[in-house]
Amino acid sequence: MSTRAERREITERAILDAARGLLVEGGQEALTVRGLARKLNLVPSALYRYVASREELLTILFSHIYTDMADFVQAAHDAVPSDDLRGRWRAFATALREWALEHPYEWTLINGTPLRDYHVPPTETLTQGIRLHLLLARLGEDAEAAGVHPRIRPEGSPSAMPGLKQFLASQGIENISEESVLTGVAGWHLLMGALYEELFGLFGADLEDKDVYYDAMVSATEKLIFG
Amino acid sequence: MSTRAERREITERAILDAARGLLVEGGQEALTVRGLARKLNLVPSALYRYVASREELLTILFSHIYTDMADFVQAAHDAVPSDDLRGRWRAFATALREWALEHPYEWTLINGTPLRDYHVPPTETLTQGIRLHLLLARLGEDAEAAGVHPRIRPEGSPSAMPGLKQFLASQGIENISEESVLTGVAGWHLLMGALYEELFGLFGADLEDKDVYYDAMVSATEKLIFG
DNA sequence: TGTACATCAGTGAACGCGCGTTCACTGATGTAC
DNA sequence: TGTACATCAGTGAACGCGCGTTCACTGATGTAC
Repeated sequence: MSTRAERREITERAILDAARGLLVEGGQEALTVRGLARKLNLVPSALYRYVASREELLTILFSHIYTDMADFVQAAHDAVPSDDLRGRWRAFATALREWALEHPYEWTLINGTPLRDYHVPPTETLTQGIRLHLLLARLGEDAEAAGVHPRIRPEGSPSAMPGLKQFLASQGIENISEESVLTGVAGWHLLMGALYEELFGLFGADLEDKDVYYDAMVSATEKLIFG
Repeated sequence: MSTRAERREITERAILDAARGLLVEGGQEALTVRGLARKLNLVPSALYRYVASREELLTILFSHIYTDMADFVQAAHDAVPSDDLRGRWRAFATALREWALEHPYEWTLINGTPLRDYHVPPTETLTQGIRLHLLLARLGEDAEAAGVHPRIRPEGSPSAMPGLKQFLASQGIENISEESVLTGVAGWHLLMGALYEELFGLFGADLEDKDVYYDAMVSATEKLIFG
């Protein structure tokens, strides 16, 4: 590997790190081409040697952040023996919050208000963004196999949501009932709702012991899922 | 009432309407002083006769939006006979989504990523923002009085969260257990999580029949709360 | 191995844009006597 | 009721700012023969 290629890789790395630095220090509004250049002691136009536009920069950043989050949560989940279903769920839920609190701006970029005139492209970014959902779906498969029976069902007929089943099948997840999917999703929404409150909410700031509070929310999801 | 005062009131109203129009058409980034002036066929500086700064403008807007949302949801809730506890909850949950879908940008302004360098002041805005929480707390009181017993409890001792109880008491809500509060809040988070997904999320766009989906989520909250 | 040429990273100036806010002003509406 | 003055809504120009992106350029690094 020649010097030139090495240096290019180093710079690319540095750009990414600097971008995350901007995000951590100033939130998503700080994510500007010029700010990034300032941070790197470069002239703004220099960045266009590495990135075609601000949009492309954001795409790269999104992809990395999704990957980081999914890696972290998945590692916590995978550390639990696979027959301990409640433990897997609890590890998942706990890690989700841990990551969010350690990376509030990254979390916000991914989960908050979509950026105007920017849409996450449905490529690798999406495959990363979806990893945790698939993890949950697999947990759901295991739960059903172990005899956990979900109690949430859609109003209409069986298979009121064919698109959902089809999508899961396309991802290799076939042994799960619609009811289990909905139950898992309900748990996911409960956790996410709690995190939105903690990070954005009116109450997030004061009032209560947040660890105990979240713990109660995790218990709620357990009741919901495992009865 | 003299002509001058009348016209001032009309203009104030027009400013608010125009601001909401900007929001609806272009999202929160469109909420600029100059854009507002353009919409009103005024020169930007003219607005400073009515509003001290962009910040004040936002505060007024927040207050109105919170009020609108709370009015709408509360009306739906209050239309149900007060002894029909499940019906009250269901009406609340349904109206919450209805309002969100009819006013996605308003909903986003209130519930999405907090605006940089703007914090909602803890005045009337907060009293409006909190109305729905208090409504739920009262529903919780009624539920307990009717013998619905919540099954979620915080890990530690009784009253692991004294600040919460104290706050509710300051709002005139005293006959509710911590467990009931947490149960209600869990339901709230589940609904909000589902709405965040629908409005911001990766899946929001396609995949499924969203009405059926949300209905299943409401059922989940009912299971959680009423057993 | 040495030379001629091509590639590439980074510079510096400039573009057009929209933003929030200020200021001195004009002309119409309201008020006091 | 008529006049003199004060209040007020809206104007128009200007301020300083930061943004994303382009372009012609320099000088160092790499490549072909």
